[in-house]
Amino acid sequence: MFSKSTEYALRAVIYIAKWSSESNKLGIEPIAKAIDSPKSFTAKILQKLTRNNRLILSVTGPNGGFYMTEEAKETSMMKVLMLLEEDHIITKCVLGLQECSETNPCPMHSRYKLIKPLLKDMFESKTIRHLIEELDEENITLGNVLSIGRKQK
Amino acid sequence: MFSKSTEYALRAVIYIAKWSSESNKLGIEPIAKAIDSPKSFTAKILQKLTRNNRLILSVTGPNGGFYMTEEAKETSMMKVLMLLEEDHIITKCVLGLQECSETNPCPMHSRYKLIKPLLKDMFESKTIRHLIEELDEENITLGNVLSIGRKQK
DNA sequence: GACGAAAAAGACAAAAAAATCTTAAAATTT
DNA sequence: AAATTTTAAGATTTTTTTGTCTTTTTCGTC
Ligand code: FES
Ligand code: FES
Repeated sequence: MFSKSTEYALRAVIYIAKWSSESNKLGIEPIAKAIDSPKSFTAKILQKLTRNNRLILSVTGPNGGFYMTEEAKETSMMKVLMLLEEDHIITKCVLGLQECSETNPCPMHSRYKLIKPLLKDMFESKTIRHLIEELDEENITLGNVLSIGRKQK
Repeated sequence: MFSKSTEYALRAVIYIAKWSSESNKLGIEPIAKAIDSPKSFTAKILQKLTRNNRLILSVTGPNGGFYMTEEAKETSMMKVLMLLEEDHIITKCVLGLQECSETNPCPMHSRYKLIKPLLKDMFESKTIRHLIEELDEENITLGNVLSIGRKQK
């Protein structure tokens, strides 16, 4: 559904939202370990997200790291996807036509148009806050169980 | 949603289903032109699909080309996706965890699990036959309107 | 059997995505 | 101000995906 970068970004954002605050910043090392992603690559991705300071904030130096404000934690997943410029599930055509629309639909369109709004709604209605609440539930996770104890890159 | 290869494959399959028969085979040239895809690349993709002779058939030589039997046109889109080994929308996790399941769900799972069956149903219930019938409707297309008259690669 | 038309096969190239490594900058502590 | 810790930036590499080109094989026709 999404590219690796986006998957890492989403997991990282949720993790940061869950465990950080203005007074408790998280380093890239623990983040990457927790969400089971390549460290430097994840750093790159987070850097991009800190650029406009809309979602994730960061400070350098000792006790520095990444964090989010309580306000930012209310952001919808749809907004996060837009920041990542990965909202194609909502915009693109199943068969890869240049645009998915009523004007020039593909043969799958009549069926897909019924599902697309549901997908969109899923990402619009879920905020980061909702997801970190899910993380309190039993079993729910951001890393791969299988990878526990695996060597970190 | 899908890779370029898969998009080309799906469009090509639908096109072949629509315009070919045992007595009327289609060359790669007209196929690629109609679905607006790179010719040689599409040839590669179709070759893979003819390997097991399950969906598309081909013959070399004069009056040769690609075609489908009437029987094959009853194949569901889900089966086509499986032949292409691209059924990840149905199997993979939104956040990229190694598996999407109740055992070890991600925080999006509780919501996504409601939509996944709908997506699956969409591909399972639509057969190629259904899609070629759609193509009879006004406006419905497999190529890009914008690309009409564009130079072919 | 030679010729031509088609797909099949395979080598190669380009572009994009994913990942790593190195150096710089920033901030804190001493 | 030096040392340390952390992210930022950038260069580079690797892998995957996409695309092209050339040669081979197959088959029908003359
Ligand atoms: S046009 Fe193809 S899904 Fe809408
Ligand atoms: S586990 Fe992530 S969507 Fe099911």
